[in-house]
Amino acid sequence: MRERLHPEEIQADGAGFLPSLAIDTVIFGFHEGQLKILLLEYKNTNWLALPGGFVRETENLNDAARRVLAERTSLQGIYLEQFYTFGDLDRYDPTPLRAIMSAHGLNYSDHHWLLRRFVSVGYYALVDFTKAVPVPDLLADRCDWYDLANLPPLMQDHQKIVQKALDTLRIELDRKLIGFNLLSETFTMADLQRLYETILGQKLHRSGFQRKMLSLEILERLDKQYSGGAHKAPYLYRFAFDKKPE
Amino acid sequence: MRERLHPEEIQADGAGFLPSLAIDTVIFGFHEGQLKILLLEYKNTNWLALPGGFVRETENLNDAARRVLAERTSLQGIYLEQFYTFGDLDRYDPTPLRAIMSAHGLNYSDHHWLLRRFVSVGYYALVDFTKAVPVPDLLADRCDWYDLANLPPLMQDHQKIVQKALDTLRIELDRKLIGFNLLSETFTMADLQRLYETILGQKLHRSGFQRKMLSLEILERLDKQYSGGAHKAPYLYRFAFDKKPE
DNA sequence: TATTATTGTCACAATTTGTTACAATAATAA
DNA sequence: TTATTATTGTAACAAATTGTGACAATAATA
Repeated sequence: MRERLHPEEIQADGAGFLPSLAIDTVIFGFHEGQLKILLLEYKNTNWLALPGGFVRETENLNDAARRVLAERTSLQGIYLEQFYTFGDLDRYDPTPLRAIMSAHGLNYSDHHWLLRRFVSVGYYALVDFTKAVPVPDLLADRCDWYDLANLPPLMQDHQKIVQKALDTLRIELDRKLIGFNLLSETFTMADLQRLYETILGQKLHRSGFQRKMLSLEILERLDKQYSGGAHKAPYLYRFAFDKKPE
Repeated sequence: MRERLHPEEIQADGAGFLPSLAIDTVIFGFHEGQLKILLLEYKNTNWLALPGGFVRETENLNDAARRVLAERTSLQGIYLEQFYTFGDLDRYDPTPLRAIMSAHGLNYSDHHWLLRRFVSVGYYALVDFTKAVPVPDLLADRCDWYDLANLPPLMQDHQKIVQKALDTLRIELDRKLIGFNLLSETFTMADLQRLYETILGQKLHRSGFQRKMLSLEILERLDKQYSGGAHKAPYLYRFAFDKKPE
């Protein structure tokens, strides 16, 4: 169970965290043929933002990202990759954050640590949509899935971060274990193909796709079969971690 | 001409720079069949380190990397890519740096900003070995090329950073304009092949390699030919920036 | 029991990659 | 001057991979 933080903790001057450095996570899910990401909605504003956080002084950078991911999804052991570090000056605009904090009744000077410039390390995570339980952070009142294909405007440079995450996802799709981590434990070949098509934004040939996936030798075919359609029942597959480690 | 910094500047408490954040650059060159990287050797110690630096408060992260690269090589407009951000706790070991500063007659408490924990953004650069003019930084007395195949021990986690840079280089070799940026303005197909073989650590077939490179349509064949060997003179090629932008 | 949609797999074509072969040629040796 | 040598540019063919369509199998529905 996650422990809710209290606004007082924001008032501390960043003690215990590395200054200047933040983490932003693009948390991908897949549901009903749509790629989705988790976004936070801030109280009394229209601002939407990527789940983020800061790095504790006694914490590895990658562990901080895992912590942020776990706090927002209630999930452990999720596929997580660092993909880029964003450090442009023009990403530093305290206006939205000041508005959000103001909506919480918090008014700080521009020297407050949260209103200073941050360099942000971007991570993307791949989660089973059906397993994640979105949890807002202490400044947000909602944490929900949004269709990647129809994103609302995001805070700061978060749109750019999402785009870069998606670019990375496409490039690494056939080099890493990306597809399988977005589906449930078992899935059909058609499920997998729909996912690949959605990520790549293009149709793939069914026959060649099946041949390619099976040739990777990381899929375990299960005896039992899905049923429910007016047609031949497809095999179910499970991703076999042990068969071909990355 | 680069302006030499004075040790007094180190004594300032990091004012003007983002705290906690550093940059390390793996600067690759290629000469006589060997991949090389630039290393700094610190005065009165045996420590070798990657060229690095810090990010000014009014400077883009990527610009800071470009600045570090320009300061060490005297070159502008070089191929430079961010590849990973290193933030493990165990990379923070002030012992070597304290020894180096002590060798300069500088003795600081553990609270000095240079002795605190840093998260470091890694960049790799590809430079024309014959054009770079290595320049030491203010704590080093030498800046020289070292064979990647025969590296001496490096400071902190710099060995790991180099390895990750090389891994990235290999993965991106046929996806980005990597090879061409390590050679002189003009080169033969054999030059290019030797470079690819060195980066990948394996032999390639001459015929297939030539066919592949020409099919990329980013090489411009020059009329004039190299001469000097007891055999047919090879064409010279030039990388054509405009033909197929990335 | 026939119809329908989808599945698993095969077969063949098209393309790409791996490999060998061979003529061309610039320097050197005879 | 001519033969030798090493390397180059390219063609030719083989092997492997990928693209594409076809077809029988089959689970629900009509």
